[in-house]
Amino acid sequence: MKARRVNSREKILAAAADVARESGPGSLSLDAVASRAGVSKGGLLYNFPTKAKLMQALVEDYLRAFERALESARTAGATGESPLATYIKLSAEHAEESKPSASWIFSAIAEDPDFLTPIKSFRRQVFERLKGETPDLKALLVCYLAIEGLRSMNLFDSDVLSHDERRLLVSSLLEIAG
Amino acid sequence: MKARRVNSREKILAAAADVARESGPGSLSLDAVASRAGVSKGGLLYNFPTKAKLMQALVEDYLRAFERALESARTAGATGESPLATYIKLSAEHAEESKPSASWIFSAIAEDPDFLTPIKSFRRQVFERLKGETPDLKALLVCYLAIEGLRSMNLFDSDVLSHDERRLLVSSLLEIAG
DNA sequence: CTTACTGTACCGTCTGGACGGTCTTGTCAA
DNA sequence: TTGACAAGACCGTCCAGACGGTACAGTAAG
Repeated sequence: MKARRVNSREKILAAAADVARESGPGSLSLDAVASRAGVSKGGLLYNFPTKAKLMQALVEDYLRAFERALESARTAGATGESPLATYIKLSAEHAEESKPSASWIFSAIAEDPDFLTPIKSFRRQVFERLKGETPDLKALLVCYLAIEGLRSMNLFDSDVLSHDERRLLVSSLLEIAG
Repeated sequence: MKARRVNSREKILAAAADVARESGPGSLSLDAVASRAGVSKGGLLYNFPTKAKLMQALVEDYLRAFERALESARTAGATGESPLATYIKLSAEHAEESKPSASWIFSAIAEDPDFLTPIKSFRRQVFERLKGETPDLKALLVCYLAIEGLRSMNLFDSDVLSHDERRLLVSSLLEIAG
């Protein structure tokens, strides 16, 4: 049955993210993922023939999800809103879910630093696009980097900023973005 | 001889950072560090009885170095300069050395996520201090986060921003910081 | 005699991965 | 409707290798 396969795949991916977040990125072993996903190691290896493929799928899913969210936010957003503002809002929302949703990235980098390349190229792409759509380069730089900082804090599960401070930051950025 | 011990210690620490940067954070094994440092594995374990101790030393040295640099920049800086501006300049300089100087952090996190706690607490401390010294909270938030973003890009060896864009960013931040 | 190592041999553990086997499901002729 | 059977989805076991760490004998310097 097809539904079962898809289900397994997603369950495994989610399980991998969970394990990385909860047990630390160094503990992201196939065994751990398999047992967490309620799947045998063999079953895992059936879906992802190699650990690298698992990581790759994690990266690709992550990027695709963000891309889709960005696209839908762009079309659904208020018409007067600048693309930069949309980007800020979306990223802030995403960071608001207090889960460090992507700590598996650390595992991926540890496994093989090359997993960064698709991420980097995606980011560059997004940035270049924003650059073409934003008249004020200075505002773009400040906002983009600040968002990147927010993302980083979320990734490292940092608690430097309070909830209120985060909200103040976002509203300041939106002000700068115009 | 004391000098010998200190030398070994520093050589090992530097070697660890190099290995992490060049071979990827996942390849930071004791064997690799020892051979890179020109030291036997036994000698390494003499200086750092455990891998965790090595990591801890890496973290502590890193934090201490930044703290010292910040302190000296504060006293040496132009008298009219705000502490936030000093922080921005120092961090930007630090990020300008295009080496991702701290990719060993990934190894440390993979080894044990608790290595983040001293870093987080250090950052919070710095931030709190800046908060007490900066009248404009909004400006502080934006600048601090943007610097954090810059740090993150450096850490991930990202090439999204060009050299000129980085400089423009920093000058914009200094403008915001007043 | 102590300090600060070097060098080697070794152990237990864990990991990714290969493999062969097993259960389930869909297909299709009779 | 049924029974044979191929394909797909998954399990459990096993293994080579790498890793962190230990133990210990040796040595060069002071």
